[in-house]
Amino acid sequence: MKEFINRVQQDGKVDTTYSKVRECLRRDILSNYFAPGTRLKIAELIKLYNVSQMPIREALQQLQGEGLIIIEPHKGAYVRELDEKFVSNIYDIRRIIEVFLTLESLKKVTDRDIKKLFQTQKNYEKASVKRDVESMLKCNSQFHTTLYQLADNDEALHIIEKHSQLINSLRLSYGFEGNRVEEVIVEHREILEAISLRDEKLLEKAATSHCLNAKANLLAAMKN
Amino acid sequence: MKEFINRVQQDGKVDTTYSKVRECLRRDILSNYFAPGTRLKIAELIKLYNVSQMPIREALQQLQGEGLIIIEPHKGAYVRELDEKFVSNIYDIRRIIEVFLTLESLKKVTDRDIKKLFQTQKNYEKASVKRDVESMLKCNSQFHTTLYQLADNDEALHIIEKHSQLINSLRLSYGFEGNRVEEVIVEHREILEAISLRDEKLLEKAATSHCLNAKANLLAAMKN
DNA sequence: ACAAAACAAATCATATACAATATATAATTT
DNA sequence: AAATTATATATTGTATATGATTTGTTTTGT
Repeated sequence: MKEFINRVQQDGKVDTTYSKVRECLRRDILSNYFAPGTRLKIAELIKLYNVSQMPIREALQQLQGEGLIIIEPHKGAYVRELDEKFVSNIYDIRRIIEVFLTLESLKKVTDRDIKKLFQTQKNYEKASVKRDVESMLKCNSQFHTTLYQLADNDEALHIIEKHSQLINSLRLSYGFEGNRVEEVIVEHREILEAISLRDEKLLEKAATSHCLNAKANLLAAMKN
Repeated sequence: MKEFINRVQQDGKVDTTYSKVRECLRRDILSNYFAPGTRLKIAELIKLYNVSQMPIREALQQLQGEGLIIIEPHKGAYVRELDEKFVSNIYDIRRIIEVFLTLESLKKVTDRDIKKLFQTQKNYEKASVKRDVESMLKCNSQFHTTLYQLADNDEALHIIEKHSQLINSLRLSYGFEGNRVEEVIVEHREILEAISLRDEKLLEKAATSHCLNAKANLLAAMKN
């Protein structure tokens, strides 16, 4: 299992033990190896990941900050319920923040930015033809991040990104329902068009329904 | 300084050392004892709070989760900048979430809830006459919490409450500008009226301007 | 049957040693 | 002189061992 830990974050910046443990735990929780409700006992995790107490405790604190686990003083940590209510709540928050960020970004977007968005969209469509889910998620993130960074609100971006990790992991587990992949292409094009036209009302509509559709699709996928 | 730690959270549920350290650090940061940008060295904190490494590291992780400090691997933790940009960003997020929660709560609110809101509002007005700032902040929190809990979105509520701690601490430092206290009374009454009338459009307007005014007032207070 | 005491399990905390990393400064090379 | 390379030091990060505290359960006494 130590090998597994060392394989984590190969592409990445961080290298501390607690960050590796955090990534492992996140993966193991979202892959349902640690099902919701499971107690995460420190002694167990020490054996499982072959590390000492401290990095585990720090990783647990970080995951609590992300809302993935709950720590009760003197009782311990357990995996939080990732039920439909939770997903629904998260998507509702995302929607209002994403619509806000999208509209804010419209105030600052340049033609050059729009060009970049079109390019990212092209890459997404290429990946979708190949059904390369991981690449699609990446392009999708890039599309939205490019847009949202223009809004110049790091705190909002941070919330979105924190939730994105969760959502993406759930997507990898549950996949997409119906022909969501094609729908996303259409919806992104609608957003791009509204931005190109600098039409605020149209953009709000497009961004809102994009978020609502994403929510409905994941919830449907979770039901099956 | 150990005495100081033990005095913290006297009224409270938690009792772990790391939670005390967390509260101390939060207080010391928001009181500007640790100014923005200050490096928080573990060795220093060990001496200062007279505790060992582990509770300090856990407290730091928690505060990073709250966004109050930033931890860079192998470099250390430092106090984040609580400048006007940050406050502005936070208030923008709060506004859209609070408006959302307010409108959601309207769907579920009962006459009994409305009665309770009126009572809380009365208490706020009493406290405002006495200029009891701490009590006012408490009533204000209760007013909004009562309302938001109806919206049935724990995750959104969590974000609001996390930010409220920050905002309240800043309020205690900077106080209120002008006759904000009286303005809040009027704005709350407007919100209450819109709820009583179950007028969604009116409520959205009232909630929005309440948030915008709160933001403008704190920013003004920070400038002086 | 029920309260009190004993026990077990887990978290929480301390102390210490050591490893890994960052940073600043000095020495060396080009 | 500039760039690279060594060196020294401070700090973070990790491991290990041990004890304290809390919580939950079981046993015991009446």
